[in-house]
Amino acid sequence: MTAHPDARRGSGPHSADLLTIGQLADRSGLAASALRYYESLGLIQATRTAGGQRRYTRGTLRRIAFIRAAQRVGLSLDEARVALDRLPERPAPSGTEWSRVAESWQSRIDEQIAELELLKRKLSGCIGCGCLSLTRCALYNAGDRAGAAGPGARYLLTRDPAAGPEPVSPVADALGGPSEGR
Amino acid sequence: MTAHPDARRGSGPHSADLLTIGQLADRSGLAASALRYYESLGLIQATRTAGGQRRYTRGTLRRIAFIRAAQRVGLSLDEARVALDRLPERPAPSGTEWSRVAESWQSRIDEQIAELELLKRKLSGCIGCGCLSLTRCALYNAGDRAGAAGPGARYLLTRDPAAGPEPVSPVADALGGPSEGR
DNA sequence: GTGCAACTTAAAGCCGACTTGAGGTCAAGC
DNA sequence: GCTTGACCTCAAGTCGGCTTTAAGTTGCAC
Repeated sequence: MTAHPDARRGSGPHSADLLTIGQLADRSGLAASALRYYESLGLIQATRTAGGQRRYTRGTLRRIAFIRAAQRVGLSLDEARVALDRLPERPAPSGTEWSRVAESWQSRIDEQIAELELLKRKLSGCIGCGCLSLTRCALYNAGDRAGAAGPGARYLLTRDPAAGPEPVSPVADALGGPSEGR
Repeated sequence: MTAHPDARRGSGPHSADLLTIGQLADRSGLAASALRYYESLGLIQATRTAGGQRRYTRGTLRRIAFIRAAQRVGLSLDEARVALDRLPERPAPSGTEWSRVAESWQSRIDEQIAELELLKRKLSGCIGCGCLSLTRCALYNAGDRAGAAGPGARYLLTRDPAAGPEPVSPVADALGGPSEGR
């Protein structure tokens, strides 16, 4: 990135409706290197010019938006790829299909929110009051097994052991992944 | 890690109120290696036996709970260290002191929740409806920054800082229809 | 006093998501 | 046809947060 603001590649040279990697970078907000990386992971594809340069269809922007949203929801790029693979690419995903995915993400977001709210309660109940009782404090006794879950936050405080249905596998399986494992 | 459940080191041998690294590991849920790593970062300390083995006071558990909560809130270990350094260690932090910190975290948590809720709305408004309109879709045009904070949330949709008049419309045009090129 | 689990250190490895660098090629505007 | 910026590949580096490995030492029960 870091192109001069007025060097709008987006409207510049190059052919009609195929985007160069630089244009795609500008428009998606990702670095060109990231786009190549995504391609190496099979997240996006490009056709090539005779000279070997990448050209992207505009639909790629949609895929990228999807990927970024997936990350935002807490999926890894690999999980995002799996989710993308389940969407028809050729006939362009229908609203229903997007909806199905979006819906599973909703619940994932809800989980995250719930977890944060739990943490909030714990904080005011434990740290907040200064007790941090070793025998009773939820912060200690959360029973946290803390799998390496999200990218950013590796170990969770975890939810209450009594809080019902176990850790719940990631959205991946809400997306229908039969495989799973991880 | 993963000691047999009944080999409770926690109640085993060793001296009265100092914990060995194994005991601390069991009780905190962290691996011993992680505890050594934390020590190397200055997050926790230990006294040593004549033979050089670490012994921890129980207060260390509190520090660890603090650290884990900090991570959960989205702080790095380094930030956690800074926060810890601001708390008196010798006279044991008072409730007020914990509260002050906890309070700042509350708002941080609130921010994260707000962000997630925003994402949720965006998802149902954009992906959910299947539009993903490039000119209008909030997923593309979102202006939220918030840094790589959340547990699961590393990269946000969007980048685009202040930038003001936002001349660089992210992904404009194209794709007005689901059909799109090709 | 011996046996053995639990401990010690330093250095290296790993994962995810990229970025950076080196060395070279393409394509478009003049 | 030349220049120049955008592009190419492949390998290696980065960062945070740990874990693993190797080789050696401690400490407690018996």
